[in-house]
Amino acid sequence: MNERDVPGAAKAKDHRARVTQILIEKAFTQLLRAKPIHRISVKELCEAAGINRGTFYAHYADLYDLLAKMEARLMADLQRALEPLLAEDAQEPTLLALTSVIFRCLKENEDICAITLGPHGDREFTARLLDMARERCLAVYARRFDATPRQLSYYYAFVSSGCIGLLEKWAQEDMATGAEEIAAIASGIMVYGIEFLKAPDLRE
Amino acid sequence: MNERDVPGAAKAKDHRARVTQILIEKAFTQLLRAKPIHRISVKELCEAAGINRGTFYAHYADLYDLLAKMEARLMADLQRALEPLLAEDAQEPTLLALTSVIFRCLKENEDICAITLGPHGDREFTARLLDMARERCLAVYARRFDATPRQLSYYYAFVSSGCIGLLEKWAQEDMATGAEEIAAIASGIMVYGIEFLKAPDLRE
DNA sequence: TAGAAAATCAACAGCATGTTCATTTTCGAT
DNA sequence: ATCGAAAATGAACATGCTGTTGATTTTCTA
Repeated sequence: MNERDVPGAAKAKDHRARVTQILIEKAFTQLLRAKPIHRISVKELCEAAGINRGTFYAHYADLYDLLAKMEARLMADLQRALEPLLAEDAQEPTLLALTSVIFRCLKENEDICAITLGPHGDREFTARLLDMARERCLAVYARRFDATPRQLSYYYAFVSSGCIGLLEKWAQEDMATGAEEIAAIASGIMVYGIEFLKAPDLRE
Repeated sequence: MNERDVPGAAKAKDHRARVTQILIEKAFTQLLRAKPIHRISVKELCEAAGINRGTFYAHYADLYDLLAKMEARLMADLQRALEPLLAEDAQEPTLLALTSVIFRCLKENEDICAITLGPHGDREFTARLLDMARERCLAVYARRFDATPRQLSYYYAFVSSGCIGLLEKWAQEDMATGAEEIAAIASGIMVYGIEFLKAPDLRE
């Protein structure tokens, strides 16, 4: 029988395949630090990774496919981390609990985040990221505040994108500070607005 | 003598050049609505615009150069609009005044915003957009609140990106609502945080 | 150790790129 | 209205990357 047959964890790949995948991804992330994806060629990537170009095409359709697959892994990770909090029957999570889970998960995927959230990342992905939690969060807000749907959606648009911005800054600083601290800042601003700047407990 | 010699307004171009520029930009924005820039070829764009490929290269180095030039125009517009508010000797603007000016300017450049803020837009540009007002805004905050620089920078990161998110949503809705209303929402959230959802004056 | 899977290498046609040059069209100024 | 300048066109070109194929070699798994 198979030693591992977890449905979500996909196929147990060949050792060689795993190595080349790592080589490719590492070279890719390094290149992406230096220039935007559209300035990178498959040829170039393969030379940097030290693998054959044919091998690349055996795994990915093109660079964007590669990027998409890396992003998909991150999404799945986040989904898994968020699942217990957002389950229908679960207790309503606090904003801080939510952001803590998210930021902790993203810290574990720092290398990918550094790309997708960096200046060369794609907006489409962050949009998908936000979409994941939208409905649930809106439902929670709607239950707690009797605001109009329009107000709610605007608030969510602002606040979720704000978290992304904070994330970006965090990633720029190589995620040096703890995930919990950043999460506290995020929820602090979300809740208190500009009063956050007066909150003495967050001063350093 | 030259009829027009405004230093900022650049060169008074030939009538033909202006026409082709418009044709190119129009075709470009239309294509960008359908697919990301990396799926668009120069050949394709020129056919859509009904111009010769050689003509395109006479004006731009590549598609990204074209995009950059369009973005630069928007930036200059915004800079001009913001100048009086952010001048050293000017009275300190309210958050609402600031956002109003910004959102109004962006509404006037709706077509470009729809691209750069859409899912296929580039993060680099929005980052530059935020950078423009950063120092000044931070200085204003620092004067009003005695928060640490670190707190300030986090707050700014969150809030400016939040505005972008709001902007995005607004652009998705074809900027149907007035710029002032959106600006009020933005500053409302920035100031009041989640209390914004209870503010009765903004209910519809 | 044998068979299967993966990586390599070489070669290929196809295509977009970016450039050049001669030619034609259009503009602006006289 | 005309002339010279500027811009657009069309064609042709070398170039480089692309994506695919088939034969071969290496490496893993059972």
